[in-house]
Order: sequence, then structure tokens, then C-alpha cells
Amino acid sequence: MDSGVRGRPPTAQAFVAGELRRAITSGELRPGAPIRQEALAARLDVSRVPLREALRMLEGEGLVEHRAHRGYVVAELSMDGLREVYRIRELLEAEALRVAADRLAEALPEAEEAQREVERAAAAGEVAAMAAANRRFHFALTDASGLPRLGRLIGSLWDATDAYRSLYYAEPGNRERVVAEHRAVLAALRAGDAEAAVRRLDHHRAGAVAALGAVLERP
Amino acid sequence: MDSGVRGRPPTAQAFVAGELRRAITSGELRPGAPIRQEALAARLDVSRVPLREALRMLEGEGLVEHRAHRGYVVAELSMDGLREVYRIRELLEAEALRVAADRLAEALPEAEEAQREVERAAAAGEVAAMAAANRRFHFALTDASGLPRLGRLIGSLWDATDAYRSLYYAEPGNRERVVAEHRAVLAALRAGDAEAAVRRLDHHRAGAVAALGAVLERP
DNA sequence: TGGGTCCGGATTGGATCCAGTATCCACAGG
DNA sequence: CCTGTGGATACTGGATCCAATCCGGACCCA
Repeated sequence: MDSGVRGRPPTAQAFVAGELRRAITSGELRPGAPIRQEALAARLDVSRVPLREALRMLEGEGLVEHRAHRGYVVAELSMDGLREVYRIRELLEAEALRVAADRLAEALPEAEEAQREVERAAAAGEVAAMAAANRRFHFALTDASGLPRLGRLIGSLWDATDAYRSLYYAEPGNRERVVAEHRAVLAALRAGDAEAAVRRLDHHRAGAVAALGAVLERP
Repeated sequence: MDSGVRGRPPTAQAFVAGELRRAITSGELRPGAPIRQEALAARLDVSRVPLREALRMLEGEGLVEHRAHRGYVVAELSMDGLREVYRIRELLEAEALRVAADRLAEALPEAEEAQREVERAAAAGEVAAMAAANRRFHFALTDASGLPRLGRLIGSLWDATDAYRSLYYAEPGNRERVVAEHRAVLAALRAGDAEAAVRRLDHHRAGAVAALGAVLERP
């Protein structure tokens, strides 16, 4: 038995992939930034081989892009791309919620717990913590569908915008809006009204698109 | 300038990825079969490094699965998984068609061309050619939406069932059914009725699920 | 006889080294 | 002054070699 260190991945690839996800979603690596393999590998204390495999994983998740002989770049999102991602999320998350309709009561405690953390982090201005809790909130709902592929797909759509999400959480107004919209969703869920929850999630997303668009259109 | 050889990929990874896709979708590599890296690398005359990166790509596309220190396996699909994939396709392809509604006239020639090839291959019993033409047919429609992410997503859902599709094309009855259903879709498109096309595509998919289910439930 | 342990082969994961390609800049020519 | 060409350089892509892990079977012991 090894551990004591809690859950360090069993392969270097997995470790590197995790670190890169964190760096990208936290804004440490900005969209559009090129990824210099040698430097990164040295920094993480692995060779370039597992780094490259990790980058291929992230490419599949839409977090980075690759061009032959020119290397990897942190994925950028155009305004059109942003709208597309959110439109697809609208379709898939609505489906997830409808499938989960009868099981939503079971998912509620988890969502409420996540929401408490969202509110705490929002008030404290802890952007990274808020992003993480926000994700927990939403996935508590969609995962209740019990459809693993659907969940993974929705997850990858979230990933595609994570790099920007932390940027727009930086503004207090956006954080407050998110908190309020989450509460509206929760209210619908407590009332057992899945369709109302779907509508309020749509509204929530529309707000996010507007705010993200503002972030995205500046340098 | 090099060529003459038509379009051999610029990297070994891309070449290997292409070969693997072909092998999997053609049924040469069966679902559930383990992938022995050394043997495959030797067979394709590359080292294991580009092979592993190619496998990571295919993992992102859902064609293979990976477990640490135990290697890659051609992805298997349960009956539930199959239904899930087709349900998601239903949502996304309907969206693509609706977005493309006004541009469908432009996409028609490509679709009709593909359909001619589908019919030829169906009659000749050329399974692989039929699978390829079938894909061209469907993507002529969805690509008309002009939404690249949506197109890629739908593509990856197709990939997930490709390994089985060629198995069920092996039966003449299934081939004839596909041809007939495609004709119905085309008729709706020629009439400029996108909603009717959506309904007929739904019907087409339902037929596929039934037939695939039969294939999937036997050894 | 059943179960657990330990060893050996096979296979995957990782590091280092080498080759090929793209980019950038200097410089020649118009 | 601008354009195009050539070469230097830095980076990515690939091959080989080594280490770590898993799996099957023999063996020992209760």
C-alpha cells in the first residue's frame, strides 16, 4: 500500500491531464496561448511522452487544439462558437432533466449543498471555488438522468467554456446573478416542476451567454 | 513537391488513427477485442509512440476504451448505451436540420449523389462502401447547418456505433430498408419540408435501433 | 483439496535520443 | 523600399530503450 498522499493518479499522463485542466480552467493558461511542451514537461517533472498523451486527451475534451508540426494551443472560442456550445447544452441538459424528472428529489440534497458552497464562494470572491461548486450544482441535476454518455457530453461542453467562466466570475455582479438564478432553479425543483426548472435553466444560460460574450469580446 | 501518392497523412499518428478507424468500422477489429500495441505497431510499421497517441484520439471519439496498465479495448456498446446514443442523435440531428432549413436546397445534390452510391453498394452487397456512402448522405444534411461543433458531436456519436453498423449492413433486408428510408427523407427535402424530413429521419433511426439491437444481442 | 503466496513472462508506461518540419530573420535582387 | 529566397534555430514528431505493473500458474501450507 502506498498512499497517504490522497489519490495521486496512477500514471503520469493522468496527473498531467489533471494539472492542465486546472491550469486552463483557472485562467493560468489563457485561451490562445501556445503550449511549449519541453518547458511544461520540465515544470511538471515528466517527460514529453506522457505530456503529449495528456494533451491528446484534452483535445478530445475540446480544451486544446492541435495542428500538425505546430503544436498545441489552448482552445479559443468565438462568439459564434460560444452560442453554439450553449445551444447544444440547452438541448442536452433539457433532455437530462426530463429523463431525471422523477428522480430529482434524490438529487436535490446534493444540489442544495453545492448551492450553499456557490453562495459562500460568491460572497467571498473565490472564483475557482465558485466555478467548482457551480459545476457540482449543475451536474447534480444532469447526472440524475443516469445516462452516462449524455453526462459526459454535457461535461465536455462545459469544459469548452471553463477557460472563460473563471474570467466572468471575476466580476461580483455576475456572481450575484448566478446565485439568484440558481435559487430560482432550486425553487422549481423543490416544487417538483421539472419543466419550470428547464425554463429557468434556459434563462440562466442566456444570462451566462450575455456575460461571457462581454468577457470574450475584449482583449 | 512530393505527392502522387494521394493524401497520405503528414504524421504517423494520423495515418494510424485512420487505419484503426477503418479496421474498427469494417469489423476487422471486433468490439471487446483487446489491442496489443506491439503487434499492431509492427503491423503498421510505426513505433508504439504514435500508435498510443492515435489510440488516445480514438478514445476521445469513443471508439476504444482505456484502463491504466491494462491497455486499450475496442469499445463495446450495451443495449442501453445504443439507445442513449440514438436518442442524443435524435436531438442533435433535428437541431442541425432545422438550423439548415433554408440551406437544404444547396445540400441536396450532395445528398442525392451519396444516395445513388448507397443504392449501388446496397445492391452489390458492398458493406464498407455502403457505410461510407451512408455517412456522406447524412452529413450532407447535418453539415448544411454550418455549425462545426454540432457536426463534430454528431460525428462522434456515429463513430460510437460504426463497429456495429457494418455488421447489420451484412443482411440484405437491412440494406433495403435503409435505401427506402433514405428515399423518404430525400422526398421531404425536395419538397422543402424540413419538419417532415426530421420526422422521417426519426423513423429511420428507430429502424436502425431495432436492427442494431438484434445484432448487438447475439454473441 | 482449497486457498493463498510468490515468481516469471508479457504488456503497458515513461525517458532519452534522433529526425523532420515550420518559423523567423538576414540578405540579395528588382 | 519592397519582395522573395536561403539558412539558422527552435520546436514538434518518432524510434529505441528501460522501468513499473498486471496476469497466470506453480508451489506451499493448512
